[in-house]
Amino acid sequence: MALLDLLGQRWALRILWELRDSSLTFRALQEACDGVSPSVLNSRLKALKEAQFVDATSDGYALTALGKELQEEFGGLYQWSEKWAASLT
Amino acid sequence: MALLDLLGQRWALRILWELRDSSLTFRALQEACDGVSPSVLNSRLKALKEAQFVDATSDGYALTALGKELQEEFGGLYQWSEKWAASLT
DNA sequence: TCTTGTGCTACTAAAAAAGTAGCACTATGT
DNA sequence: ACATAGTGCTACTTTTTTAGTAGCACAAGA
Repeated sequence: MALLDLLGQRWALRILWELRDSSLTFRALQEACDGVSPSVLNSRLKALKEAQFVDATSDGYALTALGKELQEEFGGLYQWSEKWAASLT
Repeated sequence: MALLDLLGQRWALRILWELRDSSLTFRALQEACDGVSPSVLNSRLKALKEAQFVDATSDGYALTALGKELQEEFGGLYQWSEKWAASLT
């Protein structure tokens, strides 16, 4: 599962999540990810670009069509996670 | 997203994936995960148990009902990833 | 009782991430 | 023209995480 190897890396899922409904600049993305270090962020962005999930546009980083598709696959998961979080308390 | 923090850790997604259709012993799970070190495996299993995604049964580690639900949420993703992997070549 | 398999813990070495500074470039304003 | 602010990074050191390996304690079977 190459996809899991990619998404299993720290911050990978989070980055996609933060880009879910708007593009963000490198620095904005960094802040959104609790101040992740630029070296790690850059490394992840590189991998996510190679995977064609994100792309650098004129107004920052954004999900590609493929990235949006992936996001939709995760859509149910995000909803589900709220139920899950509630059930743990 | 507490769920992403959990699943974003290395091996977490992989462990759930390896347990997708049968329970595995600690050592079998270790082998299935390319020989991940026992300390990390133990650490992940602990977290996944606390999250109630896996449980230690008489014949090894297995997904709980909640774990299976999560797996179903991922079901589409696994299929999708094959298409994705093919499109990258 | 000896082996085999089990779930681990403990330890050191290697890799990854955090944290911080700062460079090169592009606006934008004065 | 010149300073200012914002951008996407790179480079470096410290800290945390993971890898890698050894081995213990327990249980079941021969």
